[in-house]
Amino acid sequence: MEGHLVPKPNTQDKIVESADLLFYQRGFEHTSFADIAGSVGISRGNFYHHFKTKDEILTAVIDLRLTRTRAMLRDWQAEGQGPAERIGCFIQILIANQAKILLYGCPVGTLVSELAKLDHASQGHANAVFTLFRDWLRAQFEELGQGAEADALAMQLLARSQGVATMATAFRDAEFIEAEVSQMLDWVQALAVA
Amino acid sequence: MEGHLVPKPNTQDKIVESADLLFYQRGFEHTSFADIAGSVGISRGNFYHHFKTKDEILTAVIDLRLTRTRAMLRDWQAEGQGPAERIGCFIQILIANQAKILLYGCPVGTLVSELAKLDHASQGHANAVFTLFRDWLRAQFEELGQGAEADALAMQLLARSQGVATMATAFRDAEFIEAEVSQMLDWVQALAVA
DNA sequence: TGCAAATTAGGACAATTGACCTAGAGTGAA
DNA sequence: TTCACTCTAGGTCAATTGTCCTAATTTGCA
Repeated sequence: MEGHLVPKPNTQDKIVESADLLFYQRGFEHTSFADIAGSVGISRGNFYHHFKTKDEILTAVIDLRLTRTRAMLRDWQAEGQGPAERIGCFIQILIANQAKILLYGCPVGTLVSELAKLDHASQGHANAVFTLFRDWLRAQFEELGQGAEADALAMQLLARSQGVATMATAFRDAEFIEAEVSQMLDWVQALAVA
Repeated sequence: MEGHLVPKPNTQDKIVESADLLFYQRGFEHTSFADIAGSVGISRGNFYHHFKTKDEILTAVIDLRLTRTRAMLRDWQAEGQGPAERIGCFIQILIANQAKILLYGCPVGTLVSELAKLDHASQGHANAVFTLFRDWLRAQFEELGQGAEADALAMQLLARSQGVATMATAFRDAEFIEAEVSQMLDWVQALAVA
């Protein structure tokens, strides 16, 4: 089942890809098997061969997000910039994904919130994406010389990004995102100089 | 239908009360008629007499939240304190509702986010609760002498509260709430002195 | 008291859900 | 070619959903 050497787009991969998008746009519960099947272009019954339950799809989607997040953080680390610029990359996700955030919020925050209300077993798994960002940000703040405060600063920046995403969605306010991103970049710059 | 003079607890009120709680704890979509009926202690069919559709219940729940929020803001206003202390009341909601926030997040933010994903017609209505806080906070900041920046500061404080709620839910971290509340109170105090 | 309205209970309804099965089509190795 | 396998399509299943109906009960007023 795992030993694939084929590089062509698997049906399984296409399912996970479509589910990832739909879970983000419509939410996990409000996305049905039929929705994903229709989006992929396969029959509903075909699902059972690839995923036995909806929870298995969720697990695969979270794994995909974890993998992509790790790759993104690795790329930022490899670009040969300083820690302040790398934190800047994180902040600028809000700009890069502006249009989607205005409609659907943050993919990580909204999924974790939904799973919390569902009391879903995968909540901890989904939260690992947050932990990925948190640990990476902490390392960057440490490199900035904020040793003792590094984790607290990481949490603060994560929280502020979440808040910006939530309010931007609520008020459909793109300018708010831009203003907050600008302020956050200044804040990191000031930390770096100090 | 409207001319009630009776002060006793209406079935209608009990339905809205239970729905309010369940929508918060489980989410709007994940709460069924049967859930609310069971929680109130009435038969499912009895619903149709009070609310023709689920959306009508949602409207009533949002109206209840709007009424309660207005009353709360009015109370804060009437306590004879200064604007900085009043803003402090807002910030301290995070402490007062700590236990619930750790489990279910912010009632306003999570509902607005869910309705955004559902592309639900009541999204604007739900967002009015945010607007209530926003306008009230803006007035307090204006009284603090932050005329030009008052609305921006209101949005910032709202966003920060939302972010704190989201991260606290994700990491089940009560200390994070307390630390952030303390910082926010200091921030308001500094604004007041300046 | 008597009567009309409000309220309630219990069920019926079609539609949708996640889960599951079976039969056939495609594929690659022996 | 044969055979074992992966993959796919289409359909079934019980359970749940929101909606709606009808009959009985309770209530408030004349």
